[in-house]
Amino acid sequence: MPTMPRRAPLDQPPEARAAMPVAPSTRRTADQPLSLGVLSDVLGYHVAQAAVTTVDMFERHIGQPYGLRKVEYSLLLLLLANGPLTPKRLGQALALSGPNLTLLLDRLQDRDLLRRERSATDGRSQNIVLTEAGRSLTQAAGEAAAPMERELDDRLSRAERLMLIELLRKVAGR
Amino acid sequence: MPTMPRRAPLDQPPEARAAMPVAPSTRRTADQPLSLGVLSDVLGYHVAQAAVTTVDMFERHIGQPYGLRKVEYSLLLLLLANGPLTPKRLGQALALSGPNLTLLLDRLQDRDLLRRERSATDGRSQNIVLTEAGRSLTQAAGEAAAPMERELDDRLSRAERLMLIELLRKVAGR
DNA sequence: TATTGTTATACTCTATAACTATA
DNA sequence: TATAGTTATAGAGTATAACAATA
Repeated sequence: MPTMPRRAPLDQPPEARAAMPVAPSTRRTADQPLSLGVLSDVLGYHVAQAAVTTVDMFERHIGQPYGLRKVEYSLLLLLLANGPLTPKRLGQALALSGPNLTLLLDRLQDRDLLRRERSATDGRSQNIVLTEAGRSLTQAAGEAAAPMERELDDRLSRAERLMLIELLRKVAGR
Repeated sequence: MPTMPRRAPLDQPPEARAAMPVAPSTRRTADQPLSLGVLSDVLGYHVAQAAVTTVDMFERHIGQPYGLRKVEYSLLLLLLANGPLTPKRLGQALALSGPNLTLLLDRLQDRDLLRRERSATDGRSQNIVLTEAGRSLTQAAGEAAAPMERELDDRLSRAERLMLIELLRKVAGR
């Protein structure tokens, strides 16, 4: 297959250089903050920006240390707090489609953190059960949440944190 | 390649059925809400749950109608509000790595929504400029934000919305 | 016929290393 | 030697359709 250039040449040729010398690349003057324009009123934008912070915190405090992805962490904590649950309920709680949940459970089962038990009352259904290893890993990872959240203490007061979570729950609508 | 079963058989055989009849599958009793346990204090969990709502709203109001992805929308609105910007600044503002930004700009440039202009003062650098088509699409998509946000009116008061955005900005830390 | 869960698959999103060109 | 941007590539995340087993 012939390779085609994906990008047209820039429209300003290099010859169009300004004569005047300019600030060096190691600049001391900070960039002015960008105007958000319409974005400043778009809740989803701010949610996404906040997620950059929370995802980064998660990776450092829990993802890396315990080898867990965000959804895996949530799923395990739900099992710890509620006891065995069906894939269906887990999928609803975590907004996961069936196929993706299947693969997720496969990974956690391969690590011996949980197992699938067939429902005694409905042969189509399963109960997802934490193994002993799953329980202890989840407990440890759960305790790592506290220091993670404490990282926000210099950005949010305790009252602000509570208020923020309450407002996010209203947006989530459940 | 021989196909190997990815999943071990369930450990409870079908014979282990309870004798007592049980609620039919078309159940009228709603599932009890799950306990969040540790998750109730994990800000990132609530941010992710709220994002399910905002992403869904975005898809219906802007993503589908205008053929824009979330980051594309944000990027275009930043250009509309600030005029030409370098890829570097766009990447910083939107938390995009260089390679991903390059592909993103390729797509938008292929749609003739923006173009790359070489900086007159630094041959390494570029200015990303909205085309006329890009400007008008962005303007239209920008106006669609208002009705989208109004969908939240039954979940958040005006004051709550403002408070929420303010708190999310603190979390984002910029 | 409807529901639970699975398989196969593809597309989007994000991350990393190596490279080009300019400075 | 450092910076801006690109290329190539792989991995994670998410979506859809078709299927099996059970109800």
